[in-house]
Amino acid sequence: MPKIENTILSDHVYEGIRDMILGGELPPGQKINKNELVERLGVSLTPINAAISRLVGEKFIEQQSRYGFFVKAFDCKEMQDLYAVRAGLEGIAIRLCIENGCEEELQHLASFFEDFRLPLSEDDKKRYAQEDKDFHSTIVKYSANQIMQDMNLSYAYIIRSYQKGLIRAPEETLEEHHAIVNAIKGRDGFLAQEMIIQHHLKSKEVLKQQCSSE
Amino acid sequence: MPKIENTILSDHVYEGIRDMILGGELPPGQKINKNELVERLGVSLTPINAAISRLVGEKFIEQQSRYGFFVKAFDCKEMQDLYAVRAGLEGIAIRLCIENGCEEELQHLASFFEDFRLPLSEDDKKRYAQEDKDFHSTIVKYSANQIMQDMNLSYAYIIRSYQKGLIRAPEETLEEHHAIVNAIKGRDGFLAQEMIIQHHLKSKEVLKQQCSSE
DNA sequence: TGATTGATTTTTGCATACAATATTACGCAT
DNA sequence: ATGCGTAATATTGTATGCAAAAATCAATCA
Repeated sequence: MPKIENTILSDHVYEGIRDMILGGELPPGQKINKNELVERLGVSLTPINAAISRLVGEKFIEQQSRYGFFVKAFDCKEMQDLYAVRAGLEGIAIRLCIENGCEEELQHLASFFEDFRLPLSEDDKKRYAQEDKDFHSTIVKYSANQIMQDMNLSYAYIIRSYQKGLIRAPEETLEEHHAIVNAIKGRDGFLAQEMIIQHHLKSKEVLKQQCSSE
Repeated sequence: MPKIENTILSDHVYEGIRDMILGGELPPGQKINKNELVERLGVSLTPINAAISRLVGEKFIEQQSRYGFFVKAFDCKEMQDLYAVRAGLEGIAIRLCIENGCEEELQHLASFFEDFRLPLSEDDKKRYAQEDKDFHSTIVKYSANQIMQDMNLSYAYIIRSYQKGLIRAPEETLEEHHAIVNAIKGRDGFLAQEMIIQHHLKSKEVLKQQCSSE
């Protein structure tokens, strides 16, 4: 049994900083203080710089030359772009999942949002927000598409960072989710794709309204 | 007129290495020799390490701990995944372009593949390969979606690195391209999306055949 | 009091030095 | 000649030192 242990400091630092970003400890727009990280993580600047450069490549961190590194903050336009990307990716993911007939995965997906009926209690709404996240993550996961999954990790964080709650109320989206699930149950890849695309494009529209009204 | 000049060495090194990868000078699978880069670029290891770490984040380079850095080589499965991603992204891009009515852009897109008629001469085939690249890049460009464009830079390289020529012969794809262009001319976003999705999914299928027959 | 200039401090970016690990070369024994 | 073990070498990963740029703060002047 080969003991896979990674003793590379840079990698630990990378995970550490990424978790700080994902966990909200380093909020969007925050300037990265390297010396603080030096003290806190007990390493020199070198592995920290390596980790930060990598996170720049992954678009978690933005570099402003000779000025500093900042946790990437997404504006409303970029959030709209992101929902378009989600529409495209999750749409093709669910379509391929259905067309390629991954039965177990589809049965799991078909079980989402089963026990949600309007009106939702406050507690239900919390569960619903989590179910929403899980549903969309699971679709990407079941696509068995590594490239898509890499992208998902990034934008899952972005969405969380941008808006704590949901873009639209459950009263509006539950019906859409049920429509998607029904298309999955009917093994209709084309329809499921279109439903999920419309679902995300509507959220994109809502964001657009928020942008202009600000 | 503000003179934007970037005197950061790391950035120049980053561009240098990326261009070496994009230009085929550093082919997929190639091990990166840092000392060679030190001599060649006349800088120390520090900016080279920064550039490489960033390229690791961008998935241009793969890191094998304590062993080395290698230009990412994509296998057949990953290429299939990539075509699924392209299907999803370019599909939604053209749909939104049409639905949002960006007239000038659409007129440009409608002019692609105009002067290509079968049979194609050898010279035509070269032009066709270029037109193919331009067409798909232009769609992404006109999406005005920065996130998509960032992704496009990466996968444009990947496709080039994987297979020099086209996945399928012009005899097969020209008709599909004309169908996409016609949908654009008709300002039918839904149809254009579906045409471009099918276009890429067929290429994905061809790649799948190549995988299994190897 | 408020603004501007100058000095101090901080931080970034680069180079270099060193330690740990992996690769290669070489010699020896079978 | 071939396989194995050890030494030499190369490369990675880390730490540190230093110069240049930026930010902060203080003092001066209006």
